[in-house]
Amino acid sequence: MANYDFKKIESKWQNKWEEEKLFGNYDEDKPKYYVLEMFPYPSGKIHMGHVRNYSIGDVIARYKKMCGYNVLHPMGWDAFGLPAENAAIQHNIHPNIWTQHNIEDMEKQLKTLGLSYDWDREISTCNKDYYKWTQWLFLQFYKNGLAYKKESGVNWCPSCETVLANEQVVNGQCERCDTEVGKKQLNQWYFKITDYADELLEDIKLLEGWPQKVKIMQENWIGKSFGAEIEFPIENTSKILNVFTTRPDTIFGATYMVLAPEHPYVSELVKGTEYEDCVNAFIKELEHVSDIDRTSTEAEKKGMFIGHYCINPLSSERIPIYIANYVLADYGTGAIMAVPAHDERDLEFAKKYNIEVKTVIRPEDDGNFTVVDEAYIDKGIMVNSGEFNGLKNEEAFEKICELLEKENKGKKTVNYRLRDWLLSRQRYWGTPIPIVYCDKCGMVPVKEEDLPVELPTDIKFESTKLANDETFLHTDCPSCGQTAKRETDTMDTFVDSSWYFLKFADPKNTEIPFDKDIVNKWLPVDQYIGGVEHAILHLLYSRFFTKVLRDLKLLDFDEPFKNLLTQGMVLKDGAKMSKSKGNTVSPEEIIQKYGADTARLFVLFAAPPERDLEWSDQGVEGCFRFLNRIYRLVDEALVNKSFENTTDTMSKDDNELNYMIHKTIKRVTEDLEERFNFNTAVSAIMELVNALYKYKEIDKKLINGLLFKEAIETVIILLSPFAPHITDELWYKIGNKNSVYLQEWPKYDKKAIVRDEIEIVVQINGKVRDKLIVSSDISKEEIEKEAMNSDRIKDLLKDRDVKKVIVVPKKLINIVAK
RNA sequence: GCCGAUGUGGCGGAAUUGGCAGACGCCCACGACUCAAAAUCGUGUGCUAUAAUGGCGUGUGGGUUCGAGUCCCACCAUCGGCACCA
Repeated sequence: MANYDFKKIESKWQNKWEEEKLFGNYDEDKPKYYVLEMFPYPSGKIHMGHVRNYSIGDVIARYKKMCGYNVLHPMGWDAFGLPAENAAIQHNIHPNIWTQHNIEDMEKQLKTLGLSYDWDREISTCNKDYYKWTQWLFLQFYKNGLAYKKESGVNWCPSCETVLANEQVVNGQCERCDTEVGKKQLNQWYFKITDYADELLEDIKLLEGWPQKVKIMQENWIGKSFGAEIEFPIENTSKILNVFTTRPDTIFGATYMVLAPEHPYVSELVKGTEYEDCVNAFIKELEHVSDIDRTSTEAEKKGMFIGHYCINPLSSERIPIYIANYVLADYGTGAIMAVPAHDERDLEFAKKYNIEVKTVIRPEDDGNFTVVDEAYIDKGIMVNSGEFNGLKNEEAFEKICELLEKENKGKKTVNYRLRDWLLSRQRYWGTPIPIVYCDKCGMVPVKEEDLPVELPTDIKFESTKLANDETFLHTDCPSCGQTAKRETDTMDTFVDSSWYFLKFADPKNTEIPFDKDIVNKWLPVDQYIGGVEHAILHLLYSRFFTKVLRDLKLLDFDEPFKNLLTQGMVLKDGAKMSKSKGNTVSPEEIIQKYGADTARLFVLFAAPPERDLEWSDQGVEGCFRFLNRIYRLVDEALVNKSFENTTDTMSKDDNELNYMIHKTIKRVTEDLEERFNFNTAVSAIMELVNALYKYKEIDKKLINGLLFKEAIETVIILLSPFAPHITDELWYKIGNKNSVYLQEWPKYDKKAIVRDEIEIVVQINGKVRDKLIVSSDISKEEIEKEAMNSDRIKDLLKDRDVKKVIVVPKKLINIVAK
């Protein structure tokens, strides 16, 4: 008897697959299927999250291949980013060398998992062959007005010494290092993602294969709201204050106006007035308050009158202008009309500063209603609103907008919560932004034929910033040829990862970023798999890029990812595995101890893919035992020559086994095809193995060799996407010459899963009292007769009246009795 | 505060259309094998009472139904997202 020597088996098959180039073969006659797992940052070590992510992807890729698809399953590296720079500073090693080492290490580790990648397509975002095209894409955005530079208050991480996108600020802290994020006025590069806000929102409808949860998160993030922009002239000036409101119907209740402290009018209006000093002091004070405190609902509302008045365009009332901390500069127009009676925040502020509260909407059933303690934000009837009195507020909404539009004092409009994507970073290890600043010509894009703008290699480790690199900094103007300076900011790494799934379709192309026809053929990605932490950032940016590239005629589809699977976290002791908590389990160790097949099987078996997975050493042992059990089963069958047994008849046990074979094929196929329930697919295979153990023990001489072999082949094929090494080993052992990966996925025999005899449950008042074994084609009447004839049922019904009998064919009979 | 998800044995989880709750795995107990142990194979394993038939049981309370983990109403708990967005 041989032992399950997983070390030998796994390295043997990994080598053989590579020698035979088993993966990355394409058959254009077959329908395409593109499986993609979110590519990793090359930290140097894979963790259990990776194992889970890539095991899921590999099962799908292998399964689809066996089902006859032309499968694209690539892998690459999201290789730019801060950790490389931190390593450079700490260990005096060049970020590029550090990164390349990590890639090599991680690639080795990934390969020990036996994943079916086409490594010929491997890409790395920090290679100049790749970032050249990231730069080229940036230039296309720039030329089409979708990349621009502006000065504004931005999120600044003092620890990373760089700006951050809104999406990268989590609870007021830097997503990367958890440092409190501050504010800074800076001139920065943006992508105009807001131009696509509406389409990004609308097309969420198209994403049928995405989890509802992710779609809702994106919807909320884009945050569309309907309202109006209304113009309030400022008294004694030529200025007009433009405000956005979702409640134009409450315009007669506006008792003060609020500007964001950063609003450009503020300094102009107070200049030289008695208010100037205290307004400036207030603005200074706010600069010291972090964004998180500033925008928290619990923060106390603060503000002040700035000495000017607006004129209400409909009522002509004078309305005092305030500035306040609770109005944001970069949403809407940065200014609001405040209606304390019908907005909680305005009411809180008005009470504090003794501003009038004017009720303009009342509930339908209360004619004498006045707002006192609580803002009234519900529907109702208009009051104190001139010609609009008595209307329902929804009607007034429309009529007021019409009037404003007619008189050129405002218009209906929509607003989005989504802001433009701040993409520049003050770091070295990223894609350089291909722009040059010339004293004469201004801002000039680098010529496409001069790309890539290469990262200098001779950097100083103590401060990895391009601005400090004199040779990089100085260049010639692409327009006039005179000396000029380069843009020294690099791009957010999310730019790199917003198009990598396209490059995988045409990775070797050096003439253009990718061939349009090839990309159109492979994309959209049929199944994308990754962590839910990317629900907003990466997935929204990638959708945005796809839409822009479509409009630039570089590709012909609207959405990059047809189906999305967001896998849960890997936990240990109830918490996410992390170095800082010290609750990690290293995949290398597990593979060393049990092998990759066991590791893969465990992460697939222990929980459904979308849920969090609690690590269990004993659970791993259980999976290892299962693989041993299969190995012994096959080995023993070969030693005993069980497959050579011949019988002419099918015994009852043979029929039962045949039923199990086909039922298992059906269950596993449906679990993989319809629901990605890997855990129940594995348990179905376990049940078949258990049935085989029972079957072979009944009577060794009566084993039906053909059927027994068919059952074992079924186990091997069904298990092969999960545990590819041991299954290939056994597949050869039982006499096959090709990898099981090249086998066709089995189909179940409909006849085999129909049983002659079935069990019918007999209930009295919904409680199970007996079970009947009956022929499967029995009629309703016969079931009832059989049930009533059972001794047990007769006994239980002795002193009772039968009121009603319900028969569910092939399932149960329920007798209602009193 | 708003939006969403989840809640089932000692544990991970299953129950696909309203039809046997607890598949499969772990843990545990017992038996076989063994001088012994491990491994392996087998049996049992929701709670509770019992000689046995039973009673209770899917977060809580109500409802619909012959029948509810599954549908409806109210609530509780945990987790996730958003959070002065006018």
